[in-house]
Amino acid sequence: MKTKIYNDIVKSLKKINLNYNKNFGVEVPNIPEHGDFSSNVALVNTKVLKKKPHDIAKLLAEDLSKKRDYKSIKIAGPGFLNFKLATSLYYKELKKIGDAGTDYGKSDYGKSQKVLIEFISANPTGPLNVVSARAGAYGDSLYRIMDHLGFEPFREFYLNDAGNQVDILAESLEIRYRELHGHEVEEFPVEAYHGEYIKELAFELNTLEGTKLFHMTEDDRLERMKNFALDEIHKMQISSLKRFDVEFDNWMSEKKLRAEGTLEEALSYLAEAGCTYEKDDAVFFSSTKFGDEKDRVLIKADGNPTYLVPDIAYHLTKYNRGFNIILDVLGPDHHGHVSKLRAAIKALELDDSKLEIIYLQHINLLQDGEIVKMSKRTGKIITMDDLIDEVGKDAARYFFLDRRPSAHLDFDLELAKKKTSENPVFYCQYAYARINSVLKKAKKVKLSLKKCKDIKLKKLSKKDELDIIKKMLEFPAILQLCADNREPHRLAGYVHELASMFHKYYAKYKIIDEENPDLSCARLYLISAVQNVISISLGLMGISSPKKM
RNA sequence: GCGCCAAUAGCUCAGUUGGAUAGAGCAACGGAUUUCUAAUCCGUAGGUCAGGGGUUCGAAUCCCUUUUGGCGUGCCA
Repeated sequence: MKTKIYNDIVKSLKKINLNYNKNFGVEVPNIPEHGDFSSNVALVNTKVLKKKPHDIAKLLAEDLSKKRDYKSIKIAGPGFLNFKLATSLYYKELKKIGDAGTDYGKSDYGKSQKVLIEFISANPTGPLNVVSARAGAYGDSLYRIMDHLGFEPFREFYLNDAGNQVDILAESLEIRYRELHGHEVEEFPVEAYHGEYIKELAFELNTLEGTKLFHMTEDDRLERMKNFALDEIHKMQISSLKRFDVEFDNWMSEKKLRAEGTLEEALSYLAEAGCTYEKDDAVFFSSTKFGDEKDRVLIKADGNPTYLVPDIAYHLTKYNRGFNIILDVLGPDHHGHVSKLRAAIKALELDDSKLEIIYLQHINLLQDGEIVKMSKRTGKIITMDDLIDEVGKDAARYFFLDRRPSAHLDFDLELAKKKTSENPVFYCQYAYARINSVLKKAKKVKLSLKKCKDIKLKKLSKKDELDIIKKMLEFPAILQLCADNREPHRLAGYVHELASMFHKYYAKYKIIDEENPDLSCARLYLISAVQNVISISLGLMGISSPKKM
């Protein structure tokens, strides 16, 4: 609807031969007296046109008023244009929503934009934690929204299955394995993985292999343990993600990147660009040339690459695969790393404006109002599975999506479990279920939508009804905001508002009235559309729409 | 020290990219159920948008600065 009005204004500007700055907006005003929609077009263009805002507004209002879609166009304040839509337009648009069904909001808005969304990318050294859960909810919903808007999004998980951390994983397993066989371990190393799951893995490996592993060379044994642990943990992670309704189009393996020589390739490009040098037996990247604080090591004195090299190589593949937008969803502890990566992108003469980094802030889990303390070192963490067990997928996803990504998140475990109005996810789902129940009831009194012929939407004359239609018409614009800003939390707010409008409407009006079938049919049509929009919204957040609660 | 992120109602947070009188939810109190689901609705309150300065028709929003908090600043990943 905003787009329609925007386009109408542009047409009008052209018609009356005015130059214009297209950077004006169409909005829903906070104050209802200001109309259904308002635009600041006259204010924004004062300078360009060297005219008073009020005069510009007047010219536009006169021309636009000729259209039948607007009931009135008023000039207000310093020069705002306030539009009141003709009610006939509401009905026309409501009909479109009904016709579109589950496709409502779909468009080619993001046409031919290939978007890579890399998210979670947790080390394959343990179960996924709540930070990964937040990243999962975020990345997956962004994917769904972009998909709905005609982008070509692609979900990817970067699997760090090579390097130092993975060696430590193998060593941790080795220690637990030895313990099973009665070997004394003086002290479990601080840097090793302490979680109980390592013990469980050792136990499984033991049932599989017994003492056979002791007859291998140490290198072979560690290799076997590494692969075993990686496989098992990978499976664990996939199964947690599945419970959370998060899927990936690709798992990009670091091991594979190494095996395919991508690292060498990246290094040689950097060398060709004259951005590397040797010092103290190590190879450095002169990243200071590209705005970094200091030069970074690429190859350590021991001959091994630092983590930076595979990461550069990985991003090189992102560019080579032709993505227009490259999104990295990272934890807040990674921002020190990005300056180096960006420097490398520039050194390789790639367009670094394509690369966007999104930082998700930390999460505090609250139990009885207290922060639940977690420590990776001691293995005392709450996993994604724990969270799903505790509050359920729907509540978890809603809570993660309800806040903007850059904000710290206090996750109240008790609140998420509550099945009362305090809990917003139930509030939204309940609206859906309630509508379902009304529709069912309608069938019983032979008023089902299917039997309504020639639905007279004109019967929807109450302000509350027009407001609900208007709200639904905002939906496509909300999705665009979510996608453009990479902020799916706007959708959570939207669906809550729509649910609230429905609950209020339900309490105030009788939807089924056997004495008045025309009105009933129109209202059924309306709430059915509301149900549809709620369901699409929840679906885009990865939240279910239960028919009954 | 330097860099990044934040600071809005008692609490948790929005705030449509610079718009008109800054909004929700929760918590508190009172009320509504012969009903299409009360997991709901109706009513009552709260603000120096952390402080200061600047930019302009107009600032919670942009710039500078101070304060407070979180994180980063490895030949770890």
